[in-house]
Amino acid sequence: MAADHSYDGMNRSLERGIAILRAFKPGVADLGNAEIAERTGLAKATVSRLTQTLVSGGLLQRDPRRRVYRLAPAVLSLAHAMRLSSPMLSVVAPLMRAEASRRRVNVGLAAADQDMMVYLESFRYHPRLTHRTVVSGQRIPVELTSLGRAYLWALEPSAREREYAAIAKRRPKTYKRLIREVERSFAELDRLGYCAVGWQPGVVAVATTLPFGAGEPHLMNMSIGSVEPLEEAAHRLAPWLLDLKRRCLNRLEHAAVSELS
Amino acid sequence: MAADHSYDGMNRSLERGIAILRAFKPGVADLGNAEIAERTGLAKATVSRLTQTLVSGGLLQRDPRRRVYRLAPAVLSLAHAMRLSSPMLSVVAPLMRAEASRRRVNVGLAAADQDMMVYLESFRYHPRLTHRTVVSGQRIPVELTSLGRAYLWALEPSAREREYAAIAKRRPKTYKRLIREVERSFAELDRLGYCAVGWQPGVVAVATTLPFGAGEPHLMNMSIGSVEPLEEAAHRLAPWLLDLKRRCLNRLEHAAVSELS
DNA sequence: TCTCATGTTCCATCAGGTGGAATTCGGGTG
DNA sequence: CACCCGAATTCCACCTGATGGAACATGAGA
Repeated sequence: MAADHSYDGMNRSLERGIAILRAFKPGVADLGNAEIAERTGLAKATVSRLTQTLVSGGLLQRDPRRRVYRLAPAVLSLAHAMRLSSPMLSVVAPLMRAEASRRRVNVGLAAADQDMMVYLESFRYHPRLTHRTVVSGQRIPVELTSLGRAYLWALEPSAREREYAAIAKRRPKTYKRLIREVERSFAELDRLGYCAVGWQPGVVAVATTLPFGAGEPHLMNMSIGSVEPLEEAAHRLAPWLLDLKRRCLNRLEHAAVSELS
Repeated sequence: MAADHSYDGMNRSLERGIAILRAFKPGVADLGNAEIAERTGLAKATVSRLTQTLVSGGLLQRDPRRRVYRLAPAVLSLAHAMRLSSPMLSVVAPLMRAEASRRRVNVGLAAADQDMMVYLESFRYHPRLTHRTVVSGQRIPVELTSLGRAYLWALEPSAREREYAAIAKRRPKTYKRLIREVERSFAELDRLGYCAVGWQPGVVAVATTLPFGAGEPHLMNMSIGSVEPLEEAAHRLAPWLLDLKRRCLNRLEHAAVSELS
């Protein structure tokens, strides 16, 4: 999908293999070769060979009875390796958890993947159980959420333009209105260092950036189920979020320094 | 790595791309092109091109300053999609969690990936915090653990031989003794439906199979930190495990039936 | 048994992947 | 600031091996 670059330095087979993996998402769990071919626009024969390779590489497994493929345990291993490897996660997660429990709110950390935001970690506050991390890996739209807007805000202009183009393509109808809202969030971020959005009824979220290192920007949010007006809830959450952000950046600084041993 | 099949129906570039992804594991978080080339045995130029493709596909991200790649958020999304898609997980996990809390033990669900076992889910009992799921995706050796032995036991002879060969290659020294131990576990599984292993000091684990559907076998275990002798602890855990297994299979049966609507 | 839908294998074609060598890039050093 | 060194990228000629249409297998359902 997307603009086909005449020819960059990209490896075609691998690109296609990745496209096949990405065809699996929550809701589309099991896919046969035919459906994969349809969704990716690849030739049947090609899909057949690539899925074989993905199976032998352990990223897909097939259910021969139902003639479908699904994602294999190896993707869990990769995710596990990633979480352990991320200094961001290992340093910040404990602070997030403590804050979620102390303030009785949800606290999330996210980064961008293509034109979606992905939760790297999310501690949900739940009055009964202690908060558990369930939604790591969950994808949410960039243009509708506080996390996504903070992300767009953090981007340099050229990259931001690319994102806008993706949004325009995805939502031609509401595009103009969305951008206007997005830029109102930018103003908030400029002025106050956070933005507040209530994209799901009864849920208020505030988000900010967690700028560290050279890579992709990370975003942090805090959210709460609430009946009070957005403004009010946001004003309550924002100081907590900004304080948490400050402490996280401190810790990251320390961790980076002590790593130079 | 491993035996290079002269030429099966495998796509070489994709195979190599997967090999690169697999080079990232807990402990080896950041890899430069050079190190990837070394670890995978690929040519520098090839690695350079494939990593570019993986980055553009969102599976890797690069830290330009440190000149290294690491796994990208998209792998979390894939893992997330996988967990949601697995009927096994969604049906069985609640039962596992309840059991972990009720019996005050660790309860795990695993499947095989290549020659390792991968935890699909694991509820650790912890007296303080409620049990959380942390280790999903963690890899443990097949030959030393109760889960792994139950897996080997569930395999058909030809596949089991392949696993034996892999073990022999990995541990030429202790191979013979290991196989003897493994087959003692088989005897337990034949007689009692479970096997008990204490592969880490002070930890006793019992495991059994969770045969459902046509795909790869799933394994379930229960473990506990304990100072009592293995036999004794195992006798305490086994009835709980087998009862849990029975209830899980029931639920799976129901779920499968009601899916035919 | 026939039929239809889906997956796999074949094969001629040639796009495009490959790896050694040359080049560029960056960061550390005197 | 010029220099150097290791790493990454780009170039390029070679030719492997990926590709997709068509033929062939494989099951499931009628």
